[in-house]
Amino acid sequence: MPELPEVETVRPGLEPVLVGKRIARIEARRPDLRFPLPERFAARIEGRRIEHLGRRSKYLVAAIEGGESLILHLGMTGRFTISPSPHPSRGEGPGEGQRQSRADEVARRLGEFVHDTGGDPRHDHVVFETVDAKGRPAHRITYNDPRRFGFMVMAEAGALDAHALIRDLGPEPLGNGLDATYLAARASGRKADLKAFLMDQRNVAGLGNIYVAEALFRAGLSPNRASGCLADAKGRPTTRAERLVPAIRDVLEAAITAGGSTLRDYRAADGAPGYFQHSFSVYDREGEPCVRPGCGGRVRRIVQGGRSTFYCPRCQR
DNA sequence: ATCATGACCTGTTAGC
DNA sequence: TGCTAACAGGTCATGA
Repeated sequence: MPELPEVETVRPGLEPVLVGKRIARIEARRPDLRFPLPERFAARIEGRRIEHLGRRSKYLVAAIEGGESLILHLGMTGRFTISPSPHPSRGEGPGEGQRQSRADEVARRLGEFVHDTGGDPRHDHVVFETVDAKGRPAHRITYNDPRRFGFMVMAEAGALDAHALIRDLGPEPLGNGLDATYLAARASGRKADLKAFLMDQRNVAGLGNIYVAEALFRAGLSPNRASGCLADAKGRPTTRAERLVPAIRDVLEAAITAGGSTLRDYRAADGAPGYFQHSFSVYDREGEPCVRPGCGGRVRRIVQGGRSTFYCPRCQR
């Protein structure tokens, strides 16, 4: 489900209730998601602080006190729900709790949402319980994932970048590593189509079915075209590559600003839906008119690699 | 090396 | 109304 913008929306939602907090307890309600949960999962994290929460491609990466990292992927249907800890903190007299932490504010607001943002409780697979700096119960962070395509794995201290899931990822599209020269070098001579090329996380990290379609539309490139078209005979970038880079960046930035896309059940960690689905130019718009003024074409749906692709045959060539 | 395909799961919806 | 088939934001393993 979630592509880069959705993960990038979830991350700051979790940050205030995780970073600097201690995980008091982990309840794993089943032994596996897509993959088995880590060996001694709870024992490796319980009692430790979360020092940082970052994102790499579509992965959330939590740095655990002691050096290990917890790598989380939401798969297609994974989501986190935050709720105030069910155990009321004791001794909260006047003077205490006056100054609410940002985390408490978030959780308080969330209380209103919890009922309609949590998924089917049968699919609440992992629950993290945090405590505040004084050791009082703070929040309960629940991972819900009906299809179980998501996963949680751990990287040993100092071994995050060498982890098999991270090692081969391409550059972050919003960072400095993505430019036309890189894309051309990567695509030169390849005949896989542009759709497949951009879906491959080793080429560019973080794109998925929605944003590949939207980026190709913005770049005016057909998803069917061979990816080698991004390079000339000497492997130098073509104007197509020059157009594609800002198209990718712009669509991702716009989507992040809109809080991601909510199709079926995606929600930010605070329960808020995204709005970018209202800004789709081609995705899920089969048969509808092309949004480019004067184009007059209609969006077509084709199947590539078993997945739907949406594009305008008039302006994407 | 590169590419195409099937597999993993469950839920929702379109169509008969 | 009820059944079935197709489809869904991702990635990995396998085979050619």
